[in-house]
Amino acid sequence: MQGGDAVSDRLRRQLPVFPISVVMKLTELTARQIRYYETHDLVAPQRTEGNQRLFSMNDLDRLLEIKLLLEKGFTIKGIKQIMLEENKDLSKDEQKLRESLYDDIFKPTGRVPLNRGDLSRFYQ
DNA sequence: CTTCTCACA
DNA sequence: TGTGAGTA
Repeated sequence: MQGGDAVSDRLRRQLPVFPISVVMKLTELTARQIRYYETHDLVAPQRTEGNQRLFSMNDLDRLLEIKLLLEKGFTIKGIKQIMLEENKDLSKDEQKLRESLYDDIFKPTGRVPLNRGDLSRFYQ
């Protein structure tokens, strides 16, 4: 095995390995929801030769985050923006800023999620 | 299992 | 935002 370093970990997490049935169980999402998110460009699983979806660990994490954010009251569009911004390379200062910003948004909502309207002001 | 559409909460 | 049903 030549694995074990950070590089091969990243590569491993991109390997398309999970069929939709497995993803359904791991995420508690329906197949329809998963496809729905795909049509809205929130995830982009690979396909087998038979055109069946194969999800990577990264896809799985993404779906779990989508699920979380939707529960927090974000819209599909908002989540799309958030994930685009997450992909940007952030300076460490920006990361800290973002972290505290997210804390402000999420920590008080452990019990009471923000309303759709509250967040759509920021993420239309 | 895939695609797409319509109609409806 | 998400579904059920019907289609091919």
